[in-house]
Amino acid sequence: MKRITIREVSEKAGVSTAAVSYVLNGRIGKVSQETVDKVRKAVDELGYIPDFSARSLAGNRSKLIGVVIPQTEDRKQLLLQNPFYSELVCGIEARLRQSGYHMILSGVDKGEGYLDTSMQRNLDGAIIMGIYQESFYEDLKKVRLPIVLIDSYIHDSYFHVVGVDDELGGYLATKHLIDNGHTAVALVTGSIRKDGVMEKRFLGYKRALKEAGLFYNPDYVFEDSVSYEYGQEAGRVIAEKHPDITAVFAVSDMVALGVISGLAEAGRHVPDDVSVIGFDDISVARMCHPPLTTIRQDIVGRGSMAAERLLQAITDSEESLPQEPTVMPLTLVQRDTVRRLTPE
Amino acid sequence: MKRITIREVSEKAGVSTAAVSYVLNGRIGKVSQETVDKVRKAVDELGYIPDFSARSLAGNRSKLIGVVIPQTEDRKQLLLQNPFYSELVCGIEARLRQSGYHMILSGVDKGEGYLDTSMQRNLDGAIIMGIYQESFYEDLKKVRLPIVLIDSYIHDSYFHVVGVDDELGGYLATKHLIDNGHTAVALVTGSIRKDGVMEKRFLGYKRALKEAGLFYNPDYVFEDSVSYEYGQEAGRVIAEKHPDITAVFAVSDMVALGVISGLAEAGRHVPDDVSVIGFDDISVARMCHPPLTTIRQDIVGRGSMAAERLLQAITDSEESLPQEPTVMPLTLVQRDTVRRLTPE
DNA sequence: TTGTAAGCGTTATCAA
DNA sequence: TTGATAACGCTTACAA
Repeated sequence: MKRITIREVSEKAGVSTAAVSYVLNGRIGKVSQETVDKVRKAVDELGYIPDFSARSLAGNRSKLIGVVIPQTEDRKQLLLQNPFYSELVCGIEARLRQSGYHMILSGVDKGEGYLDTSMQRNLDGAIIMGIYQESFYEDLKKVRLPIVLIDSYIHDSYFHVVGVDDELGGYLATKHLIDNGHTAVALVTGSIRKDGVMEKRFLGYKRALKEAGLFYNPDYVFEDSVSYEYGQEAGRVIAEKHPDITAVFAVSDMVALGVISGLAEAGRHVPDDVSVIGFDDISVARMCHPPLTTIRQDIVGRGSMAAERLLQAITDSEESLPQEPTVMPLTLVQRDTVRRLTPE
Repeated sequence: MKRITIREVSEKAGVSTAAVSYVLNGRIGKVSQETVDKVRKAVDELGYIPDFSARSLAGNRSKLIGVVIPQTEDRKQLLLQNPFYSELVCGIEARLRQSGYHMILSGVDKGEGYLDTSMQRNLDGAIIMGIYQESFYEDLKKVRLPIVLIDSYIHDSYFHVVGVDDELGGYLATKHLIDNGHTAVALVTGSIRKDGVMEKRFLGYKRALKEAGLFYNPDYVFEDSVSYEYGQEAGRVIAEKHPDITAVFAVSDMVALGVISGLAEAGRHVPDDVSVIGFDDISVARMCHPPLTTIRQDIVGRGSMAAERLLQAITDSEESLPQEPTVMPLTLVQRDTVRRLTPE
């Protein structure tokens, strides 16, 4: 299909290319209504489609947003299989497209940073999910690109952040278990790193324990990776080595599902033998059996919010520094995996 | 961050911009080894990063691939929540990135085609999932862009196709149920359209029935949408209105999960009361309870294969017509949702 | 083997 | 209000 250029439009309309460009970019006030009409007409008749590469090159915006999601541990694949990320991406894409932006979705290779991609593609902004090493963020700052972080407690006012109150979530989950009469509450979590999401949830877990006057027992925390497989393993261990544990707070729904499976393998059932609560409320949480009690965050909404803030930052001004982090709400969703221990 | 241009590199290296471009594009043979070395050195020292917009504009390739996935019914969101698509995307992205390509992931708005996007972005190719109206494909052809279709039985040699033998899959699934002694086998499916994936599986279902000398009973096919929710509904109906049905072939794992849930709601359990087999083997199939017996396709592999073929088509030649469709293998995965009816 | 220079489609500057 | 025209960074004839 032959490409119609702005020049052809200008000829057809009998005006200059500059005039066409103005009209196309809504620079009204710079051109007469008559010109606008002529151009519009020519654009329609010719079926003109702008070339974003040229726009981008001419120093304008690329209307391209980079979206980075973590990879599987073998670094071979995106972690998109994890519903948490795919739902986030859904929210982001919808919002971006609504404003005429496109999204380049990718992971970032081991060792590589994201600087190359952002420069190569003249990205207008980026949304980063997952946690990376310090240098990754430092690099990113060099590009002076509006950036929204999800999943990160990086303490740097350069970045926009759209998060949830993970500490509160951990607290709510644990408290719900305690409120149902459980006193031996395990935590199954990914590796707890300083200022990480896991640490916050862990802190919430401890706060709930403390508030209830319960003893914090390190033997009850199972820490490895946030994956279905590890959940399974932890479930088995709990079933076999810790018959005293009656409830588990799993740090994500995927982990919770694993725990339930591991428990079942060892012949212990949820919620009859042990109660389980998850975190996230991914869509399978209500599809599985039994439906999972969990701490719900509106993941899709969080995605659109991230896009929203990014778009805002892009249009607002080139140099407006981020405000406060946006904190999305969390709610407890009671389904069928928590059993009341002491009926009163 | 300041942009280093090819011109600066050329100055630093003491050669022409053309020479730099040649080296950058591996046009060896056009330049002396000495020049290559000088350029490489300058590139490294300066930290040169190419501008893909400029490349794209200069008539070269954009190294951008469009990936289209279907939307939810309300057309508000990508269907990425469906693990089938997210796994596909994982496979695609990994393969593309390996070759230095990026992927623009998007849905396509109601009424809108994809022609605009492909022209705007100077896409080098596209991978289309889902089914669209005729005009969508016609438009696409106009752009003369290599295109890989997944999920489509469009009969047009312009397009590359990476599929599975859905008829065979339907046959295998149904046969497995029959082999286990079931004679009243229901089919729960999305809407059966001519030359669609659903029709093929339906045909396989009928073939297995016929081969076993079983009567095809239209009352046993539940046709609506391929979603968890519809599966649930069908499951309920089967439990309440069709106590004679002992086995269900669900046209996708998500649907199967729904069926199991609907059945359970009505007090009927899988596999004790009724057997269920799914299709796809999405990752939750082995995580749910009980683990789902299903027809496995290597979804991620199919994604990389699609990318592979596209890349091939892009480099091969500008005008090579697609060969045969690539057909990915299908295998039966026996887990715990099918019970043997007549022990022998 | 190398360098010069003409595009590629837009935007933006600056006269008119 | 308008319209030439110079960037933008790169590729690629064509000349040297």
